[in-house]
Amino acid sequence: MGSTPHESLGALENAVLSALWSAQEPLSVRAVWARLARRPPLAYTTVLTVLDRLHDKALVLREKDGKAFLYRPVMSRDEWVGERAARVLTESPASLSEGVLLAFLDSAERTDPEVVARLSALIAARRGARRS
Amino acid sequence: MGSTPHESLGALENAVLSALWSAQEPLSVRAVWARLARRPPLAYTTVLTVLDRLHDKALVLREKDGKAFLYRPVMSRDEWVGERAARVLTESPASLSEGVLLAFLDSAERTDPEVVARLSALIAARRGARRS
DNA sequence: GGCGTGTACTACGATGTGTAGTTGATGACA
DNA sequence: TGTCATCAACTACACATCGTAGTACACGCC
Repeated sequence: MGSTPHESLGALENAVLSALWSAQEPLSVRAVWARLARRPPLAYTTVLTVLDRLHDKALVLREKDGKAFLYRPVMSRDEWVGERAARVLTESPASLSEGVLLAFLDSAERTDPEVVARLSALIAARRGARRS
Repeated sequence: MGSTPHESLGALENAVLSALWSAQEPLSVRAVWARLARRPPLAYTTVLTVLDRLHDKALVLREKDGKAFLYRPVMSRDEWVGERAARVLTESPASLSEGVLLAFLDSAERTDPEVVARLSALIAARRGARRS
């Protein structure tokens, strides 16, 4: 797999990506800039640079629309978050170690008690679907 | 919870932490240096600096042993990995979104087909244990 | 054929990290 | 008791990343 998730991004890079995710369509630099609506306002070229860097990192795609580029995230926020989490979990030698998975479940449950139940339900559903 | 995981570390910081995890006992700077065994060898003070920084980040504890300090990781590798993964997963707004969890399962399974089954088993075991 | 809008290129400061030297304390040993 | 080895604190520097932005150049419209 080509794989994209590059660990972690800076705050502004994240904000820009979030703006793209929030929009359901590709956005121009100016549109992203407008959605960020910082006080004091960012320079137009700041947003341009950040989008450029995200493009270099292969985190966004862009297509020409007349004179301007329209930017679109290469993956959904869900994929981005999910893949990064999975990557952290499986990065270490012995990723299947029970200890790692237990620590993961403990920590996740501590943050959000429902998440483990949801995981369990999803796993069950997948198992059912695959058997079909 | 106090919480520790600071996102991600540099390569050398990781190597030093790994050395501490591999040892089952607190290590002196020199002992860590010996276990790293880099070619060409790192300067002693390089290892010292890295351990110092890890100490600043509250990732290792240290105690005086005669003239020297002995360093010990503040958490196990399993906890470190598990907590970081959970943190990534639950960081975003709507962490319980099915989409995120599905993407997580897909990605994890792609990397290691067994991990989902293990997770499922662990969840079941926890559920049983809690009901007791 | 200038003007506005957009992109590419360049830049600079802050921070984190790898790497290591210098300095000063301290304990052991002759 | 004075010297030497060992260790820790502090300082330093290069390099990458990121936030932030300016300048220069292209292109289409009026």
